[in-house]
Amino acid sequence: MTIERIDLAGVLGKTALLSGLSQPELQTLAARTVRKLFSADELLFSEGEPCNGLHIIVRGKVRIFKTSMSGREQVLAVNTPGESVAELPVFDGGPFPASAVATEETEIAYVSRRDFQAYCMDHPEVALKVLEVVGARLRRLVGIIEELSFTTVRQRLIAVLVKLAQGEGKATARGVEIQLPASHQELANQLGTVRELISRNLMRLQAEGLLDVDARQIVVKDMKGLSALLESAQ
Amino acid sequence: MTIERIDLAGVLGKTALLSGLSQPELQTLAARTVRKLFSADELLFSEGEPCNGLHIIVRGKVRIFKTSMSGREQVLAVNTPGESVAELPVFDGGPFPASAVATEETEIAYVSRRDFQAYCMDHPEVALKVLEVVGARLRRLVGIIEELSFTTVRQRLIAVLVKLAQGEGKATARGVEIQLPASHQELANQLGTVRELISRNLMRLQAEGLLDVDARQIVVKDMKGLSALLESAQ
DNA sequence: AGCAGCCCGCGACTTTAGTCACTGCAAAGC
DNA sequence: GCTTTGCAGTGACTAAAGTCGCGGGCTGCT
Repeated sequence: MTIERIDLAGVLGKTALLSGLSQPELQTLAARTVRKLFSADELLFSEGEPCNGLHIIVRGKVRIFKTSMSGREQVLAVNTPGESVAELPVFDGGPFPASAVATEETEIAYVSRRDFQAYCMDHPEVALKVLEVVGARLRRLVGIIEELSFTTVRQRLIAVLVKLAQGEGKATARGVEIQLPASHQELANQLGTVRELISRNLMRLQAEGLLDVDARQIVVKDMKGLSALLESAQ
Repeated sequence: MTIERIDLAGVLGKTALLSGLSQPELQTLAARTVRKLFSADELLFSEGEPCNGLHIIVRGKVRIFKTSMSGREQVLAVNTPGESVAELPVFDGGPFPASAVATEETEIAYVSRRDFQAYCMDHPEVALKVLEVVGARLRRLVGIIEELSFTTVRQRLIAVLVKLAQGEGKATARGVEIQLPASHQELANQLGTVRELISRNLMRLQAEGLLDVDARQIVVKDMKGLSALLESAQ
């Protein structure tokens, strides 16, 4: 991790938390901001540590996750530029509820707790923006709970495939071509399960004629059939 | 559900969100507050509905939960007087992420979205308080995710028993006497499982000599043995 | 070329979770 | 009193999840 000091006002104005602020207002915050650089796989912070400031992602990607005693990992969020990380411990004073790691080379704008709280008192609209951002985060957590509690690994996997296909899928003669964004292990961590179940379930869907699987390259042969499995709790 | 109009300033001052405000400040908010009465099992709102205001519990108890297609229920929180319900949709403008029901006769102080947002702009310290409260909520959700993802029903049940015993347990000659706060069904909903597993796991713990179970009356005979099962992922 | 490190497939197995159907019990209401 | 209704216990079963161990392929390094 390296620390740099550069002018940041322009960058900050593009983030979700601070959009809509005037240039001078951004300047005052930028003056109190430190730029930090993290290399791939470097930890930003660990669960349980006290939180001293707000991290805003300028460039790169950050994974937020919990780790179990037995070494399993549950991903809570993957954040990209413009988003902030762990807004909440900044305000409630508690420790980080989860760990964060840079999944690629990542640039962070860092503001100390004290400074950001003071800034919120002066700019109530920023506090409201924070609440908005936190709202989205909370919704995602509730979504994770819903999935863990109500659905099977199979269904969660299908949901991911369908979403991928609808998003960056390329339609071809054989079907919709997609490619998994990460290793089976990483996908398992996001779905709250283990690697083998990803592999097995993909193979099973292939055996059922819905997919063609070639490692991370997947062709969805029967999009309707696949989506149908999501409805009515099959 | 019934609506009343009474003076509320005193009551509001005792809630987590609004403590520390002066009497006149509370008055201005109280003037914009409506008191609502809900009877037991009455819904405050349902998942997906648009959110038009903030609910603050004056008296009673509210359960927040998600429902699955197959009819299962996952409890996200149980809130008591002084706490607020669904603060977040008030700010991010989205629909309620879950449903809320009064589990007993409950009295709510209700403030419209518009009024509360305006109030936050005038009193930034309230916005910060909201963030603090939301922080606690988020931590609990992360805790639920952790439990669902990493632990078995058995472990979650044991955790509940241990917590109960440490809290309102009465030490007797036979062991620590506790009593389940709700039906097996309700407990199952909180732990993200089904009634039968609660029953069976209790019986199993009894067979192992750790408990004496008589419906909701439970005697923890071996507190150490029980807590030991929580460590090291047994 | 050879080796190390990761990633994936897969078989065999155990454990946990969940479903269904039924019984018995006890309080509440008629 | 009887009956309805809700809660708890249980057996038998199915399905899903997770574990262990191994083999095989690809990449990159030396």
